[in-house]
Amino acid sequence: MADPLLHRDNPQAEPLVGNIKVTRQDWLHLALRVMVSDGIEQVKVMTLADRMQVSRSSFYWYFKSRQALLDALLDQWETRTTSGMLAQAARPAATITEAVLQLQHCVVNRDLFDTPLDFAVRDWSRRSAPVRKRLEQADARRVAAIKDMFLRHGYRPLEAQTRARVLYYMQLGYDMAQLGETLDQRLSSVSQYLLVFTGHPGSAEEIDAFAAYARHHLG
Amino acid sequence: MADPLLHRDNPQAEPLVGNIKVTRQDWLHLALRVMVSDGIEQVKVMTLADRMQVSRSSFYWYFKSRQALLDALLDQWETRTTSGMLAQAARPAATITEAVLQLQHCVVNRDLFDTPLDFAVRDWSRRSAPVRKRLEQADARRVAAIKDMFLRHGYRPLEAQTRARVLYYMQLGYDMAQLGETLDQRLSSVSQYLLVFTGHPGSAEEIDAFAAYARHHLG
DNA sequence: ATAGTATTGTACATATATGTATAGTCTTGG
DNA sequence: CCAAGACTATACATATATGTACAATACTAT
Repeated sequence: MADPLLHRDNPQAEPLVGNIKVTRQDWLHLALRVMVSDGIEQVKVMTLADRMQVSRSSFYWYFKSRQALLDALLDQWETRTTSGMLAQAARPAATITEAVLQLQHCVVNRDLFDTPLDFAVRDWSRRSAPVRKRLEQADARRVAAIKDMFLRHGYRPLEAQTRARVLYYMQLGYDMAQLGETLDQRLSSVSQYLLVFTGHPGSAEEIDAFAAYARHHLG
Repeated sequence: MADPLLHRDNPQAEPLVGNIKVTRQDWLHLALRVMVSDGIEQVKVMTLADRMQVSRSSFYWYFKSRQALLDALLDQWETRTTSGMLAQAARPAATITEAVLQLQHCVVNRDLFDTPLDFAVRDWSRRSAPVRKRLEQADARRVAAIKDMFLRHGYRPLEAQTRARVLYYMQLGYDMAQLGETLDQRLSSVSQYLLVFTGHPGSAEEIDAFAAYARHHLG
């Protein structure tokens, strides 16, 4: 990663013209990080400005208010989580096991699905009714997309719905446990999981392809 | 439940003598509720006092500071979660399946293990290093107690450790998913779970006994 | 009655945070 | 040079919260 926090510190980014120190994206990016690590309550204009070493008043150049920043945070969350998952669920696949493994790319590739961010918003939702509503809609959309995936592979509506819920919610729980399993431990039980999730163990080729993908993104 | 919030509102509680309006337990109890529903950041002396309709300054009769209240909250958490789980894990049982089902009493009986409270502290721990440390110790103690349970039933150390982790962390994830399953749905898969957790499906008598216990506490 | 316990109300000091307003500064493109 | 954009510093108003200090109660047990 070696992800430079601020645009101005990133040598690869185009140089900032004028008297620009930070961008709107920098505010968003830092707010996102603070929300993930410390919770939404700690996303404060004052402390963000301090950490970027810019004045607090410059915040209001980019955002109308703190609430506008929080709203923008939720939009970022949608694109960094739901969008990627819906795309993976919609990808064509020869078998249901291949389809499930493509969906599991979300678990190992943060560009497709930002799990820590999703958990931070899940936290936030416990304290904010509007956020809770939006999260419930996101959960529903995700499960619906996975259900469609099962439907395309010939599962009946009721079974598709059940399998979609099991697949989605079990993954949620697994991530929260933060079980300190190594990648190899996790990969060794892929076939077992496929059997539970789809009723089929998956082919050696499919599993190998997934293992390669996972190693590339996590190893 | 019909749980009166304040001691003074509870007709069954012994009447408060002197000029007592609320007790130390009332402060703790409300703080606990606020923490579970709104997060630890919302546990504020001011708002607690407002909600109990007592003066803010009277808080300092019972607690040295807000921090002292938070510390007391953590002690409450230990007794309402870890204590009950350790007790259940230590209970003698004829078979490992009976032992696991006794442990599962924690899931259906809030007097043994307060799951929402445990999740609230898990939230809090993400933002506080001392709390995180204490939670990690609690997780370790709980897993160790479950491991001992497996050891007592003849499992080898490594397998006992693994099974303890799976049992503990899978339950964690399941609770978080807040899957809207009915009690009957959950009870119908008890034997499946036992097989996964112990390698044995459990006897009909054991499962019936658990079902009766669960229905008594949740039904 | 009076000592002890619990409580209120008020004042004060301090800290943190949001948001508005405004005058001024720095940098670059035209 | 100058306009525009991004930013700073400061002041101010307001809100929320913690904590201290203290005088004034209100019960009730002895």
